[in-house]
Amino acid sequence: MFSKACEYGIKASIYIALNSYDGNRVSLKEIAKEIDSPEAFTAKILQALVRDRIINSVKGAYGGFEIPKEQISSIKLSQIVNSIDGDSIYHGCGLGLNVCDENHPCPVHEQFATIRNDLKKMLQSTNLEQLALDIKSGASFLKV
Amino acid sequence: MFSKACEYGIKASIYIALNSYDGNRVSLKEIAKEIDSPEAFTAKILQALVRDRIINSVKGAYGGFEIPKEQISSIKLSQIVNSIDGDSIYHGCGLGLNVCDENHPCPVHEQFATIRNDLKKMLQSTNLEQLALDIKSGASFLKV
DNA sequence: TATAAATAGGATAAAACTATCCGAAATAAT
DNA sequence: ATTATTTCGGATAGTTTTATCCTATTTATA
Repeated sequence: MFSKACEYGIKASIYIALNSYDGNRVSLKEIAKEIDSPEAFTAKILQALVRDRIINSVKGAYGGFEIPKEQISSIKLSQIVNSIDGDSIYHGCGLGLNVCDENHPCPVHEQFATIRNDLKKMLQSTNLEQLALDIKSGASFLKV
Repeated sequence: MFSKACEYGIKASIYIALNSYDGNRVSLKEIAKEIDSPEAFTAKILQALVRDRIINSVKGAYGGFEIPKEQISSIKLSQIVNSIDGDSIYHGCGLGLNVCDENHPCPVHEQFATIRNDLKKMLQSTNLEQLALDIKSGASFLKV
C-alpha cells in the first residue's frame, strides 16, 4: 500500500516518539536497528521528515532524533505519509487516469473513492501517541 | 494503490469484456490504443491473464483477445489484481513486517485490517460485467 | 583546542518496475 | 503453399525505487 520509504518513516517516527516520552533522544543507528531498516536509507527518510518539521534532529555528539513531548499526540500518520509519498494516495485515480472525477470517472471511480476516503480518514485520525503507547505496553511491535 | 501493470490489466480486461459482448475479438493494437497503454508492455500483461485463464487469446490472422460471454459476469477484479500483483495487497503488513497478525501485530495492524478488508471485499464483489456496462452507457471512461 | 560522535547531503550502485525490440509460432485468407 | 496478420516469449533498455558509500558539518566532552 505504501512505499518502503514510507513504511520505514512511520516505524521510525513511532520509535522516536516512544523514546521522546522518556526524554531520550535516539540515534539513527539505534532507530535502524530497532525498526530493522537499512541505516543509510533510513537516514534519507529522516532528513525528509526533519525538513518537513515532523521530527527534530540534533547534530553532533549525543545528537539524534526527537519529537517534543507535547507534539507527539498531534502528529498524524497522514503527515508522515504525505511527507514521504506525497498526496497521490488521496487524489490519484485507481486506474491511473490523469483526469478522473465525478464528471469523467474511471470504471472503478466510485468503488475506489470509498476505500480511499476511509484510508484518508484513518491516516488523519491516527496519531503517533496512540501507536507509541501500544508499543510501550507490548500490544504491538515494530519488528519481528 | 496498484502497479501500472495492474492498472493496464484491469482496463484491458474491461475493454475486452465490452467487445466480447458483441462477439468482437479485439487485437492488442486496438486494446492499447483504446486504453492508452504501451503496446508491448500491455502484451506481457495480457499474456499473464491468458496464462491464468482470465481471458482467451487466439493467435494468427483475425486473432486477438476475448472473454466467453457467459464468463464476463463471473470474473472479479480480485482475479485480475491477483494474477498481476499477487495477493500481497490482502495479506501483506501495512508496515512491511514479515510476521504481522493478531498475536504479533504491527502498530497499525487494526487500522489497516479494516481498510484492507474493505478493499478485498470490493475487489471480490466487483465483476467485469458491471464495469463494462458503465463504459457502454457512457457512465465511465477508459481513457481521457 | 582536539577528538569523537552524529546528522546532512551529494554521488553512486543495486534492484524492481516499466517499456521496447525482435524473431518464432500460429492461423486465416489468397 | 504462400502471405499477411497476430500472439508468444526471450532479450534488452530505460526509469524509478531502494540502498550504500563517503565526505562535510556540527557539537559535546575531555
